[in-house]
Amino acid sequence: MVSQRSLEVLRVIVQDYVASREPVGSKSIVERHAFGVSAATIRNDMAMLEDEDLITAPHTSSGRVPTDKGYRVFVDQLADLRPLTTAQRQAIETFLGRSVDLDDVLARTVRLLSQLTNQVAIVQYPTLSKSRVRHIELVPLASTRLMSVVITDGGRVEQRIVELPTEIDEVFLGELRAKINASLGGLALTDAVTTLSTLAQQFSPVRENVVGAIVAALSEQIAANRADRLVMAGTANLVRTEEDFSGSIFPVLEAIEEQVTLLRLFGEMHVDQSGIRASIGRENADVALAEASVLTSGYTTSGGSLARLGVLGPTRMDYSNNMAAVRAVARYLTRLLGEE
Amino acid sequence: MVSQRSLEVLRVIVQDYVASREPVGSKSIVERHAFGVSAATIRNDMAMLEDEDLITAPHTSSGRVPTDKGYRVFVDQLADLRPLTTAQRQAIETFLGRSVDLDDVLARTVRLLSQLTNQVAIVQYPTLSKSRVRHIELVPLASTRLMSVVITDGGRVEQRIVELPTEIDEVFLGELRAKINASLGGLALTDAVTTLSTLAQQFSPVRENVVGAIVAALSEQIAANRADRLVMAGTANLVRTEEDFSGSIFPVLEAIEEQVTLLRLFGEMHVDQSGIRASIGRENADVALAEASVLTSGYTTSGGSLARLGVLGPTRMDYSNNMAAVRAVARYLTRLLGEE
DNA sequence: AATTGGCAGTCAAATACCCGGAGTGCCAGT
DNA sequence: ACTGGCACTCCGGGTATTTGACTGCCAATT
Repeated sequence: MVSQRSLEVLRVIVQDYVASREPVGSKSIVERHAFGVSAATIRNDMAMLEDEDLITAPHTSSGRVPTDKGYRVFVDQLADLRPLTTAQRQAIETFLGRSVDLDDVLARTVRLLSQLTNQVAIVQYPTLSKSRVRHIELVPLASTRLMSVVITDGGRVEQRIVELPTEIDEVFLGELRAKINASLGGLALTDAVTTLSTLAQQFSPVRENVVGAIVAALSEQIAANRADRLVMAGTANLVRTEEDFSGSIFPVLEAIEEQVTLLRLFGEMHVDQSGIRASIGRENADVALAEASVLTSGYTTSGGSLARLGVLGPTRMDYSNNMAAVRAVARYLTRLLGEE
Repeated sequence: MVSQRSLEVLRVIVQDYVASREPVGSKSIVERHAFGVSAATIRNDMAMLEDEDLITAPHTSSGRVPTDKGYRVFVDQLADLRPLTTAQRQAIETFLGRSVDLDDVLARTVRLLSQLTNQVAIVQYPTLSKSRVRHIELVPLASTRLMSVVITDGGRVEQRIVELPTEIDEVFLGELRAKINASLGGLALTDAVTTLSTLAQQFSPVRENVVGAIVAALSEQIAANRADRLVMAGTANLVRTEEDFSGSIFPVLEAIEEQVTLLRLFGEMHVDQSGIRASIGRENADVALAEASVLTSGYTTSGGSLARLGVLGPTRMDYSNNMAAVRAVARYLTRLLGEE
């Protein structure tokens, strides 16, 4: 049973605590906000909020601090995604506007996001699964070694070095390249792999070994989507907010560098209607992130592939601002990578 | 005027201080090391070392700590690059052995180096300047947009999206591609740029615009060496060694993320005969790194291109071990990327 | 039933203080 | 050149004390 005013109290507790890092007491609330009631009344409300486990007192007789659950209610019901300032919008434009290849775009994006939020920013590479083969190139490096390059929609380039069992001559390589491109060009990546597997048999047994090696490499290369790659920036911000973590931030940083943790987190987060998701404190599967929150949103590329981006910081963060920033950057990125 | 024994004393001061993080006193020296003289004698030596500004006392009557200059003497004259343990060697083998493309190799390398040293590790992408053009590919994306891919020795792939002023047809594109490859293949990158500039004029005026755009993009692409790209890992280690920095490590991390600082540092460091260089404390141009040391070595690729790699940590670091690790990894990387 | 003022109780953080120990510098003696 | 001895210094840790900011509760009020 939480009254309407109690929720209002929760809101100001979250806001004030985020702003000051100090437990907020009943007196300071009535001073700073026009509630029109006395401190004792606020205290009663606070007692209710504490019963609901939305706030807690670090020690007897001190102000209150939001719990994970309190932040959750704030994010779900109370936070207004305050729109970015025009200065911030402009920063996005000028920062991302002039970039060329995908690596560049993502590198800039992650820096931008970390600057907008003052948190650690993370951007996941788009999956390839839904895009199509644009071109395949085979470049001889030595008599028994070549480099295969797969170029796909959306400007992704995947390269690999292939060791061959026997020597190969330029002429045959040219044939092979032509044939592969003819049969794979425009195919979706998943289809391309199946088509490839039938291709090896169309050549004379003498060639079979060498073609087999190349085909195997290409299949692997096409199948291996780089969705498991992350770029991040702004780890210095984590140090800045060190006091918001009870222990050392070492395990936190470690978990971040161990990208596996984040990838799983991203995988588990489904985008909801507002397009943005939060995982708060203990909600995170990894204990190292028990005092951290992760805000993510999805973005899409022209190839139709979906990936995520977001920020990570202490649970005591400015959710309103950060959620707005994540959403804005995700939208801008979708527009940038989607236009074709 | 520093006696031989004084230097020995300096050595053990560095070693003990690095091991314990506590200022080391004359008494503990004679206890832990068999100098065959009394504590008072050691004190005399320490007074000399202090005169030479090789050690300093944090406050009156406390043990001594090496100065930057002291570390410098240690690194230059006293450190024995203790060879890696077989376990460490094996780690290098298994970690780097099975990697495919350049991105992968460098990503693994930097992780490995950070694990071997427990410091922040940094690897610079090889410059392209000395390598040669292997192949150039032009792939149409839309009627007025194409992707150009430059493949060079050593397996580097550089991609870019080119906007064309007018439409271009496949046939002509094929011609152009053939012509470009014929004239550039095998050329050193620097020569390739000059050759390219003459190429545009060989086409009919009608084509000039579109060819000009492509040539301009390619030139830019060839000239832009990616030496300005760094990968790094192990920033969590910096947090672990936080106590070794008097202030916050925030500016340190910031300087690291601001890759410009490191790139300049790398650029200024010339490899000496032993193949490894150290920049200690205040020797670093950037004040943010005044309490940090950077150890670097160069590595080369088959294309003959040179780049650097190294570690960064507090001045109070295990130089012997870290220098050995940097050297070993650099050598292994040279072998891995150099074999052809 | 909701609100208020008042009051006693509680705890953290800040301050002051003291003391032990490690280490130095110096000097006179070997 | 080295050593033992001695006076001196200062840091760090421990304890005690004070201060201040809260809360929780209750009786009174609207």
